[in-house]
Amino acid sequence: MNQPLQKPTASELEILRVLWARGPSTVREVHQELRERKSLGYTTVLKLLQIMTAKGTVRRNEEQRAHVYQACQPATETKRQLVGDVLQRVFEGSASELMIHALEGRRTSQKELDELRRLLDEYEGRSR
Amino acid sequence: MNQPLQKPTASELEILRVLWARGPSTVREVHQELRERKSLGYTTVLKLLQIMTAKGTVRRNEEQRAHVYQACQPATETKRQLVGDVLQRVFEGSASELMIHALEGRRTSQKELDELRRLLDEYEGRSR
DNA sequence: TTGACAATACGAAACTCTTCGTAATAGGCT
DNA sequence: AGCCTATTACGAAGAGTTTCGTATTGTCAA
Repeated sequence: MNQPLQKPTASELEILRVLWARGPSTVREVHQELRERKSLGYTTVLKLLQIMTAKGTVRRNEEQRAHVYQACQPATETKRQLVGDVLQRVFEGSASELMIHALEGRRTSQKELDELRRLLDEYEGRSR
Repeated sequence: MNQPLQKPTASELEILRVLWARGPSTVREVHQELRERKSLGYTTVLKLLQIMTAKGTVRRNEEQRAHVYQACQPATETKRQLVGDVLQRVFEGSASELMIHALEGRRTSQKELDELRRLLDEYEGRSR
């Protein structure tokens, strides 16, 4: 079964991030990458990847002995979905409310602020 | 036990939103408010509120027959925590990455864009 | 062909979340 | 006092998540 739209769980996201960064990867490769940040058994990663395959979050190529997994959706799409979820559930769709709370209680570099301003310009230019 | 810092689940958030909007409320009041948007039993809301009390998410006043619940943390604090979590887990702390995906695939009104720009000005002014 | 071993498949335990049914209780009314 | 009813307390079922141990399978080399 294949329904591409449902937000990944916390663990699934960690795996997706590795796949996004590395591109198509085997269980071993994903495991090695994740192991650097947290203790996690090989079969745990395998199982997660199997579940994600069943959900349609990733697909796998079985041509090789070690199956090669890759994300079905581009990173951008999934990220958009995740932030969109918070936007609705927490901020009732208000991007500026989201922004206020994202900036609050955390130092943001001048570089980042400039980047944010640039984004607004770009977005504004595009939408008219 | 009381550890104020842990992010609320989806259902807990819905209840918190009612408490934030209404201020201190009884189970009945919260239930009535929620019922308008989704079907949900009275005891379900009660149970959630009891669990949240145990977690230290809300506290209750038992002086009246019908206990009166209120959020322990201000809305802003919890919202900051929720967006901060996504910021870290999904965007590695990059506010501009967050913003890109929040704006993408959704029309944002000119009013909202102006508001966003105002926020940046304000934030920039404050931080220097 | 068979043994070694790397990889996958399977199943289950422990946890959390969500939901609700039923039992106990407390206050007010008669 | 005794009953009615609104309210709280308790417990449990069912779903989903996370984790891993063990069994099975596939491949290569001797």
